[in-house]
Amino acid sequence: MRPVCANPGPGCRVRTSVKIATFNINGINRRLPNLLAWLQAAKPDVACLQELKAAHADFPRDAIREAGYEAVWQGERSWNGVAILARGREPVPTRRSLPGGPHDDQARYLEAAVDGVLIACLYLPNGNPQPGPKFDYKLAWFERLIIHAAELHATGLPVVLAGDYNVVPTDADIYPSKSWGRNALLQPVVREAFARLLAQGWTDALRTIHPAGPLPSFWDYMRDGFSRDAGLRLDHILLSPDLAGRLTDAGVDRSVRGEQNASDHAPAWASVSNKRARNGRPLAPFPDHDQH
DNA sequence: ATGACCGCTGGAAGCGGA
Repeated sequence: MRPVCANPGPGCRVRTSVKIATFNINGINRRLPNLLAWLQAAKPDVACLQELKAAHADFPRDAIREAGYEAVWQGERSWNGVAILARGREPVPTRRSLPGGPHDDQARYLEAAVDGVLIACLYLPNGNPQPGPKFDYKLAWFERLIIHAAELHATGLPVVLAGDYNVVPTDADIYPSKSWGRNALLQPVVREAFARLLAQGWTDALRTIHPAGPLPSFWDYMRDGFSRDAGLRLDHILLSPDLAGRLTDAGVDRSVRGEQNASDHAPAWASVSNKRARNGRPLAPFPDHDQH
């Protein structure tokens, strides 16, 4: 078993590269074999999970620990639920809900520090049907996220905003289809909110590495969406400026969607270097690597 | 091309998801 540590130090090596993934697991206990197989194959350093669909006490901590990951999670019976897994590290939780919603008890936001990087794991509301109260909740949640993201950005810390945004950002992020036109995932007001978030200074890691093409991370169970490759890009990894300069690679593990008993989402991931940026310039180490 | 699928709860059928 690897050593577990909150901060790199003696017995806990500084990593030269960090791979951060987000995966809407659609029922963590139903999907546990798929999750463990993906962790073993993909070996993300950090994995943000959404849609645990499990009460807090039903999180499979032992199996995940056996796979080499420590975790923090926010469970909820039946619906929602988010988790942050870190390979050989103890994530240090900093927030268990999104500010600004004192009566919002849906488990959709979790924040933790891992190796000096602040990881925000989010599950933005679906919002269907629209218009309606669920769509209003989605928009209000988005505004709370935008406010909080601005505060995170202003800290100057390395920050990752990863999760299922339930937003198809542009028409390039969906297969040619007219059937989604009224869906909450594509509404102009939702896309405008996503654009406003990006405009704070966040970098869309997947789109930066793959500037063209649909880059889907979700294929509907209905009408056999995966075999038709009728997919939507819903899962996004946004990087603060410091991390964006270190971005080396990103992608979607789409083969995971083709497994037996698969989630309707595939994992999306981004790698950031601790050595050099994409332009080859040397970089300072992550902030807390000099501590201890 | 959205009704069709899937998971959860509870122990049937309804809700929520996207």
